[in-house]
Amino acid sequence: MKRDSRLSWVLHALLHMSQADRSITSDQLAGWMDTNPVVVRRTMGLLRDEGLLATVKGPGGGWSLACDPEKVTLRRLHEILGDGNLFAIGVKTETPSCLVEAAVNRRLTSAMAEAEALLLARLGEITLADLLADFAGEDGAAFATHRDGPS
Amino acid sequence: MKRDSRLSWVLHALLHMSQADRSITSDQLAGWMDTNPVVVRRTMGLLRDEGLLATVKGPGGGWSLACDPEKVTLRRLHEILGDGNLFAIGVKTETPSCLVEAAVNRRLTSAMAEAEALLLARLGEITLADLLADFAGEDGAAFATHRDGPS
DNA sequence: GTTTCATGTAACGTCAAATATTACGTAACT
DNA sequence: AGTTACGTAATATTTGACGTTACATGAAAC
Repeated sequence: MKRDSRLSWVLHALLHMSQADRSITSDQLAGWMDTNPVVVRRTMGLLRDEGLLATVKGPGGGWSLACDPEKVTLRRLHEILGDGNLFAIGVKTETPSCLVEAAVNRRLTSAMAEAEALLLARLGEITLADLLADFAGEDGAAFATHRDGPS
Repeated sequence: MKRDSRLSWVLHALLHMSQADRSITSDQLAGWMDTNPVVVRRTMGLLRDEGLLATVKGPGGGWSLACDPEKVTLRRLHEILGDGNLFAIGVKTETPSCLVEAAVNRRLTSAMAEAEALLLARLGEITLADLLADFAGEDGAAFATHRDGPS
């Protein structure tokens, strides 16, 4: 399975945006995130629809943060992105007629549910502000890694 | 992405096999698991290579359990199957040059590692025998769900 | 010993989900 | 008007899981 990496690069984008003093275009972000501008608009549009980002059309327009980094958890972002399956493994039949298979499914889904709950809880404990703090003090180096990065 | 369901149906197969008094062919298993005989051989071959199953060629041959259900955990099976990625989400870049992205990756992979550890721990607590016990008493009903099941 | 049953395995085909791309529409600034 | 930028539908590409075909090998039955 191809892993869904949207949460990963959206976070990356949000952090850079939170430090920029002006809005950033989809093209710029696509360059930094090594993806396509349309993908950026499509994905970040989900966050805009939730009021976390603001977009402005036309020259000088682009994307900017419209939320308090202290108040946005990774869990919230994960849920907005709507990643369906958190796991790459799963049961073969959702509602099996065989009782043996049903017993297997109960055990597997129960274990996976526990792990999922833990992961969501951890993601719920981490805010954008926490991530910003993670590299506080090395901002210069951080931005030097993207050509044409925010001044 | 398509979720890897091998652990799920291999368990299903092992449970049925553990109750059969004779070996079972790949064709039979493929019928019950709703898959292809070659897939059965490919997948269960991994377990045979680890000594958990025995195969016999020729008429009357097939697959049979060669291990103690008390001693085989779901974790062991998961590891033998070698499912690479447990999660359907992941970081975009494994070794990023951007420090911001690296900070994101650290947080994400750390949270995922915790969840993975929990899931593996849970799978390590469950044996084939536990699964067999789950439906003890309803054996007849269990087997009735597969036509031509073990007598 | 050859026919039949069954596994072993390489090679290739199919399918679904994530991502990428193309194309065109709309709004805003100059 | 022309340029910049987002909005979005439609389509293509990619990747990994799974399925299928084909053929080889070994064991039993006759």
